[in-house]
Amino acid sequence: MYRTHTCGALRAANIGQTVTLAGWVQKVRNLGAMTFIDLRDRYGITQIVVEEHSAEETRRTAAELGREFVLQVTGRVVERESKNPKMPTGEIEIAAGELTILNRSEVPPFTIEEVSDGGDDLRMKYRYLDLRRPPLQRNMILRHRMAQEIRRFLDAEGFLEIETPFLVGSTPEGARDFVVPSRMNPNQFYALPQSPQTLKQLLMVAGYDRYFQIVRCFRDEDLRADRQPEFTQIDCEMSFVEQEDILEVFERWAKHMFHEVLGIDFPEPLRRMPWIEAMEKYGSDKPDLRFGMEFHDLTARVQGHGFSVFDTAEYVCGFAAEGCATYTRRQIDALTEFVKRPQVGAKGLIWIRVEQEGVKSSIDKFYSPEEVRAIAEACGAKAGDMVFILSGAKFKALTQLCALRLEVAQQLGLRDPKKFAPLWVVDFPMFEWDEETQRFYAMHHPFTSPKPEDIPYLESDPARVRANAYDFVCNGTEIGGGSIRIHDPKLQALIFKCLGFTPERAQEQFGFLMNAFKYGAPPHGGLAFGFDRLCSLFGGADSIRDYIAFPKNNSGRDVMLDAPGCLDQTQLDELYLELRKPEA
RNA sequence: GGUGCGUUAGUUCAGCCGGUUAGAAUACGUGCCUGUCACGCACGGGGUCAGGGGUUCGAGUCCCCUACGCACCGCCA
Repeated sequence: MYRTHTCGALRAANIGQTVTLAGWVQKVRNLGAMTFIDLRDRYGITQIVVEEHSAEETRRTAAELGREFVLQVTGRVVERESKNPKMPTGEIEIAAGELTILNRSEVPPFTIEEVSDGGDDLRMKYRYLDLRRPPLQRNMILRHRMAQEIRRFLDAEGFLEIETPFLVGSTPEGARDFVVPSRMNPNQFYALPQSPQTLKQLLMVAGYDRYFQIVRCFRDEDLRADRQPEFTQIDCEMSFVEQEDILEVFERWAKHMFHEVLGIDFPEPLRRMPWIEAMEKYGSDKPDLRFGMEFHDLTARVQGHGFSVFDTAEYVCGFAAEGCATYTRRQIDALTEFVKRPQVGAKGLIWIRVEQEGVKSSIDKFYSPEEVRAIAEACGAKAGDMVFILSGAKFKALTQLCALRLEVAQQLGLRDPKKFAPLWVVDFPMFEWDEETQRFYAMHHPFTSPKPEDIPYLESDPARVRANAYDFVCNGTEIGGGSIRIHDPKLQALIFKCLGFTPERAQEQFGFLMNAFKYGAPPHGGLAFGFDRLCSLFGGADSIRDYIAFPKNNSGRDVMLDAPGCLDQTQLDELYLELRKPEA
């Protein structure tokens, strides 16, 4: 037997027992006559002590130890002479009887401790060593626990976990596909699914009216801290439901997760915010509601006073930053620079400092003090606040103001990772206009049903058609989203037409789905949650990489496996592939 | 596809206005040390300053190119 206990198990109650532990040597402290060894496994750290009167063999082994050696120790649990209240096992130690080196280790390239000295890149290359560190192990354990809770809840609700294939056909709509050449079908390719969207709809046609899957999805797009080329979705679909039924089940699910995993309760129904309200009040379809600073439409109020920037703008909006009247000129300048950065793209920033004695602003030339005060009050400002105002094309100005709101909140420390503000964003627009290609795209996907009352405008005024689509948002992050799908082939054909699909192209790409719908498709809908993002949200981190055992770096590389890599000529020949030099 | 920042010891970093032998901390090695837990003390080894080109009497330092990393924009139905 390699061990009787783990390295996190022993307490004062075990004093006197003879035990065997096995783990990794985190640290050796050799004081001359005595040596302390910190032995670590994923359950904790237990201190081993080798003393002058220990067997010579034992002392010799202790002298040989290095970091990350795999060590087995048999000895008696004894009370520590000087206890360490910082450690759960700090009241005891193991008086080493026998030490066995189970395996040696080279000196690791970074310290494998709570806080490592290694940089991101290096830790990624030696991911198996980084994963030994307690913070990563806690993340993996959190992820496991959450996966179990998801299954437990959905199983109790009657959902069936059904797997769908990873080798599917390519659909050029949406994100770029990862493709896989087929050896048995020369010059043909599979694609890895961006999501099991159409497959789960087929499961609805097949009568599996409550389906879920914790499933890997693949998108060949550029990466971010919260975006990986392969990521995991909690994919769900239900039949014979309306939007309200889906929101009800998954609101209970979300509350279940918060309760079980974090011990946080949300007794009230979650807020439902129409998309247009989210845009107008927060400048985003994923508003961060951990703090206020709502936007206000100032267009009518500020125009007609001879300030051409406002007079020529489609939209003027602002918000009150609480307690920011103390901001110095320098801080305001820095925020002005912030909104003028190309990523934000504003031309300038208008500010109003609101104090008990009066108001001061960058537009004092154009407005009387009373008018300035009225503008500030229209933004909900009180004495001590600072109002920030942007103008321009409506949604551009709102989006830019959103960036500023988040920046100010960041500076004020309002983006507290321990605080959670979940909500549903509903009533998304059906279509999104794309300037580049001069056509409408489905904001969600082409199987999303329009709101019945908006169907008359599908052809006359597509921009005003709203969808039965909804997102689950928390702390400024989209955690999940879904929709009621179209189950009527005629309506589906009409939507394809609105999206500029010819009937032939629709048939070619989604014929399998359209055909299936001819055989009695039930009304259905569903949603999918980003599991990695949910884990990082619950864990209080910005990056999902820390919650994925083996993530890819910014360029989509696995630096540990050194993938992707080249194929040899035999493999290429079997696949009928020829390589071409990349463009210079 | 684009923007910004970065690349110096095993690791994390400093290195000023271009100047003579490139430093610190930590890790590593050796020795000493009976209660450490960021152990302590002493000594020691350790560098293609990412790669290439240029400017200069002289480049870690300035310029250009390339590679790589991170963050972001585009993109992600």
